[in-house]
Amino acid sequence: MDGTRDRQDLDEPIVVGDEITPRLRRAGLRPTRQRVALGQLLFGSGDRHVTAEALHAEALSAGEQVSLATVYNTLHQFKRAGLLRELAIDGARAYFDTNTSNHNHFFVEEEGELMDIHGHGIRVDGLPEPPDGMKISHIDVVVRLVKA
Amino acid sequence: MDGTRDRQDLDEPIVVGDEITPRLRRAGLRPTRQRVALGQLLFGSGDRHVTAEALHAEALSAGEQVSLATVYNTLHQFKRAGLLRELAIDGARAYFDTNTSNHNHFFVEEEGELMDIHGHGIRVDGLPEPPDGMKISHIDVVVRLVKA
DNA sequence: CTGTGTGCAAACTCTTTGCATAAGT
DNA sequence: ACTTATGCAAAGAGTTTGCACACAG
Repeated sequence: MDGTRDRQDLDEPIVVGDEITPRLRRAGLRPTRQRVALGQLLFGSGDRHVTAEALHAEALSAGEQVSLATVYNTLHQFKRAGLLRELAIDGARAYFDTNTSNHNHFFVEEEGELMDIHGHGIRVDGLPEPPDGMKISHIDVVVRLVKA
Repeated sequence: MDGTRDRQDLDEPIVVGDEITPRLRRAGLRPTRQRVALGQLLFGSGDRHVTAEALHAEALSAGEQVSLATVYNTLHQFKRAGLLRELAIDGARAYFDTNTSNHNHFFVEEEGELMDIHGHGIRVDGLPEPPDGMKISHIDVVVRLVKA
């Protein structure tokens, strides 16, 4: 058993604290108190979307002392390590998604609320060729919602 | 009839001024010198994508004296009037698109360069129902490109 | 004239950075 | 011990705002 299996598609039961530490190590990140705490908040309960500010507030109210700068640093480190994906949804702030697999989003403009669209139903057809010397990195689909 | 030959490729200074003015009036905006100038840059030559900074620089180097604050104000007024659409592509800055119809975009991450995908080929299928009390406002598809 | 638009600079928000201190291995 | 991470506060980008002056109608 290697533990380095596909992270996405196992319906792994909610992670316990001690699962974060090896995960960080595998990613080449020292499991500091702050990183473990943020990791638990992020990966301890299913897919999540966070802003730096929101995660910071959450950490504080969970009794973890972390600075906002460290939250930003950590989010970027996690992103670099492939544990998070950053979403450009709303010019105003950066969203990070713990679901790094290909999927799309609902976004409620008024509330700034972001939801995954699960369900594999979405298909984008009829894409033209990318311009010369370019290739498609990925395709973001954001379904913007308003109150009915 | 030979009028089919030229459109906006003449090198004469197009006198769009007079086309912009009524357009602004119809939108309930006073045709001030600055608004007409920016309107000409934006609508005088086909579909465009601009950032506030870029448009400001362009106006200056076209000899039009406009402040950056006015460029921002004007872009938002134009947007409110339905003449522009704002795109959330890249957290860092706001892009405005003179093409307000439904269409999608290529975005080259490294350069921050944005291109329309014309061609009506793109189709998005398999969308799930929006959550309760919500309806779809619109769908943004951004095809992100990297150097091959 | 009258009211709206403009320009400037200062304010604001989100994010990043430099540097001394603290913590991991 | 040696190295890397953290925290703070200050700096940075992009964008917005308040207020006096300028201009369109």
